[in-house]
Amino acid sequence: MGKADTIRMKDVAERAGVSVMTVSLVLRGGTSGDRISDETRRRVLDATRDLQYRPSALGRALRSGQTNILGLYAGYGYINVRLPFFTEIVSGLQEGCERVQKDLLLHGIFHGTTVEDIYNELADGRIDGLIVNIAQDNPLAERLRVSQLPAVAIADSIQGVPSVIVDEAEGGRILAQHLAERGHKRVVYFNSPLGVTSAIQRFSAFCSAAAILGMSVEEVPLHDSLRPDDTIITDLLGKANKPTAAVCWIAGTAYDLIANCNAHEIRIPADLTIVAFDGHSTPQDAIWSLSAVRAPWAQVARTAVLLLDSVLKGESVPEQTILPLEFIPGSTS
Amino acid sequence: MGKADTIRMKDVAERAGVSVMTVSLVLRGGTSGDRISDETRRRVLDATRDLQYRPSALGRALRSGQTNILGLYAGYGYINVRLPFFTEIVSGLQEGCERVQKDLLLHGIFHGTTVEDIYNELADGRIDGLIVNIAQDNPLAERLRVSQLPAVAIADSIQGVPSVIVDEAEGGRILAQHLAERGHKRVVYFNSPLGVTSAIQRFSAFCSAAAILGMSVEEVPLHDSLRPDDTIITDLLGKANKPTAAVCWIAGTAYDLIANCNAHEIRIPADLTIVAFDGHSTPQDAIWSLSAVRAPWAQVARTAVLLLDSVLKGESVPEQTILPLEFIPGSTS
DNA sequence: TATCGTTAGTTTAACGATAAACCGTGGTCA
DNA sequence: TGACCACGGTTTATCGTTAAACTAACGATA
Repeated sequence: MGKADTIRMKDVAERAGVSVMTVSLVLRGGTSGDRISDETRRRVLDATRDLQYRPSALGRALRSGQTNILGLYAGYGYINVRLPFFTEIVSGLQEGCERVQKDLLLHGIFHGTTVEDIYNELADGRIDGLIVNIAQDNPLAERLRVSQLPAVAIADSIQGVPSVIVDEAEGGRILAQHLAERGHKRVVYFNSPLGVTSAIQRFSAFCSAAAILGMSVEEVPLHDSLRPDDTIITDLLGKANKPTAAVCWIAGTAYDLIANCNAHEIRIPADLTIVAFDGHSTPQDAIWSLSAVRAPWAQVARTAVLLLDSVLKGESVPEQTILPLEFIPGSTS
Repeated sequence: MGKADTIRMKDVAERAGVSVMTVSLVLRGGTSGDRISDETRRRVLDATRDLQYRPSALGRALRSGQTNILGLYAGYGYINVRLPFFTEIVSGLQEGCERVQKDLLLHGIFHGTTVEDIYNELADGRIDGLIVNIAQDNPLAERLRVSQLPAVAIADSIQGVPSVIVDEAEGGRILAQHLAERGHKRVVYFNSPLGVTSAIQRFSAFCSAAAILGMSVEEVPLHDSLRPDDTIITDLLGKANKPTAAVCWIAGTAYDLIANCNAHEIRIPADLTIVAFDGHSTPQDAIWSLSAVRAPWAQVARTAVLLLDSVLKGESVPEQTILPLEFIPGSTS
């Protein structure tokens, strides 16, 4: 026995009466153990069990250059705005990690983290690769491109980095189709105030489809809060050519809009139909639910992990993986 | 310059014309850098910047025995049942980690992970300490007790391990008081089918308070699904001495109950008042919200991280930290 | 018999950093 | 003038593991 505290490979080696390297070869198993006799192997395994030895991930990682840990970096503020999104992502990442036998390191979901920080995190060897969810114009995007570091983007694609995204354009078409089928002619579209890639794609796809289907679209940009003004909806419905349906670029906006409608005794969907992008299931769905396009975020995340694993193995992967989304009809349309 | 690939401390040392140890002393800063002259320090820092050197977390961890990573282990199935709970926990952990300058390693949220797995995770030196959310009777609890490994339990306390929990008993009193103030005399209590510690505490505290306040309580145990039967509510309200309020041991149950009521044209809160334990805020709150006791899960998690940090520093911490919870009135009472 | 290839391991040298001990100077104090 | 100390670093010895090169013993092959 060595020190009282930690059991090292050395201790196992001594007990089994072999060299440390032999223990390493046996324990790593597979082809690495080919050159060890059954007798020796047994002695090593016995000693390992007797001493309750567990290999140090640190020593292993330092020597082999692989930590078997993947990192997640989510851009600023997301967690506040899109809680269900985040949960699904984490849940999918976990699932993927379980499959590829890696762990997940969370980092920088809150504001305190700068691009330098997260970049150091990756550069300091703690993680093998990174899953990122950031906007195209995030400085980190450029870093990831030029440094050729193993990374996969989710939800918002990054040029030059493998990205797993959803078919936002299809979402736009689906919603337009849904509204057209129900006879809507004039719709109002509450759009993101920022140039978020996904928001742009959603809007343009919806507009194209609406044009073909003969619907007119009025765009209303939101504030930073993503909340529609308190008076906007009454103003809109007071007009001569009032819209009969509202499209929200994100579910949270729809909830606020519905609250506004309730306050002004506007019935949904009788007076106003409401549909949205990026809906999600919640425990409250039993009572009441939003008609929305739903993206399979968990699947996106799971796919991203598998892709990142391939990248780490040196396999080549497609730059874009686009997953389909589905429309979940609710009680607002 | 050393190898083309990674920049090591050695490279910085060579460029600055000092020994590796000097670089180490300078970069660690604080008191460790006291014995270095300003001139040398400057040279080292310049070299560090010029080479864009970033210390290897691995080398550092191996030598110092500290990884600065905390692990989270959440017992089986929780993620399915209590999604908002999980999100708040992760969010609080992140906040805490940011404060103590550590990272968070997620592990074993899904079913694939055994007690051995998670124990190895801690034992293999990858993480410094563990935040756990498991039931008292989980085999891991015993492991943590006897091994004296740095760990802090959250939400469900573990004997012999520092635990951060909420004042469930107070929650029971708050709800009873709330109902009594509104004149309710007979209430039905939908309880957990399992012997979950928190569920037991909630029920017993509620009953004691109800007794003092002169309310009668009828307990209805749920199935594994935590859903009340479809007919149970009409049966209850059809009785002579019908209850005027329902208490749910967890928010999810309340949502199902409300859906049932809607289906049977039972108005809330006119025909039946509904309150619950362990509510949470959601984007939908703008429209409609549950009257419930809400536990500050994010704060619980944050506190747990700070506590774990203290444990790691060798400071002694209280075995139980109990945080207060608050009642959030909603539209169901 | 000299050479060669296997088998079943061992030895050496890292991976990148830090703890602990050590070592010239030059000044201070008795 | 010799002992002692502070200053400003350096040397040495690891932390626990693995890649790569090496070796002793032995049978086979030419």
